Amino acid sequence: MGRAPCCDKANVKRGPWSPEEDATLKSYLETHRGTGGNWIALPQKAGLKRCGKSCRLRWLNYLRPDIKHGGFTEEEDNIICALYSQMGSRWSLIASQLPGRTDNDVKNYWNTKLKRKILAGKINISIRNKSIDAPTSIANILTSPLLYGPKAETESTITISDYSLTQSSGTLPTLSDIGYGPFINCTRQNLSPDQFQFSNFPGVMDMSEFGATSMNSSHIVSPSQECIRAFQIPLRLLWITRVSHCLVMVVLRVLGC
DNA sequence: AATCGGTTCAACCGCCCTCAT
DNA sequence: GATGAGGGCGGTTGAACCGAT
Repeated sequence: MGRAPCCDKANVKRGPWSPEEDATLKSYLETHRGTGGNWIALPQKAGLKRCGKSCRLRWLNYLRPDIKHGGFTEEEDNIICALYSQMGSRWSLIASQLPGRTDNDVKNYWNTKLKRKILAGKINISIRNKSIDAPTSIANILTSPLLYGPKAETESTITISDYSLTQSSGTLPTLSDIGYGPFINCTRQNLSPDQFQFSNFPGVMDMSEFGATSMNSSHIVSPSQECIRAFQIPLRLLWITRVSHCLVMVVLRVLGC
């Protein structure tokens, strides 16, 4: 036996919200600076014949002032694909990495458009210049407590630079710089070039095989820029492998495998 | 103009989790 | 520890919309 319903369904209005109801709810929440900690009691206080949960949903998904509707960018597509490949349908978590997007929006977008785009081969998770247009998203990913462990120490020092896959000089973008897929908890810390540090590489490789100096079980520090360059080819290969893996995972999930 | 099938997306349902008692 | 209320979330539904015929 399930739990009792949160409201008397016979006496609450259902279906689409009218502009008047929207205005009432918005006005109440703005006047009282929130729900007062209780959505269930809100409809009665606000004079709405709606279920408290319905009010909550309407506010969170539609009336909130910082909501964006539609117009998903390619960048957002990529982030959604990558996160979906990694964590599946954790829509609220995925939405939390996309400022102004709601879980419902992301879910609908995925189910109606993105899935098809992927199957049609129109989506390609790629790196390009300024691949991270939303540094805060990456910071959020890195510090997301549920999936990525404790708050990353590097949160305030994440630096975003211009990278491209064909970049021939300078340091290799780490997988976290790309910000996609299984690599997003591989952090590049804001250290000087000769202290380039990788941390928490997700289990697939022993960096020491590339000549790195092991600092401890979870950190590897290359002592020089030369060492960093030594990482470039294997890391690029790894990156390409991982991106391919990521895409395959997305497709498999889409196909329900 | 009418019908039909596909798409979109707001809203609902029901379960799980957390927290207060 | 048990219980119940409220919040949060993912899955699903169905009305509205749109383009094709």
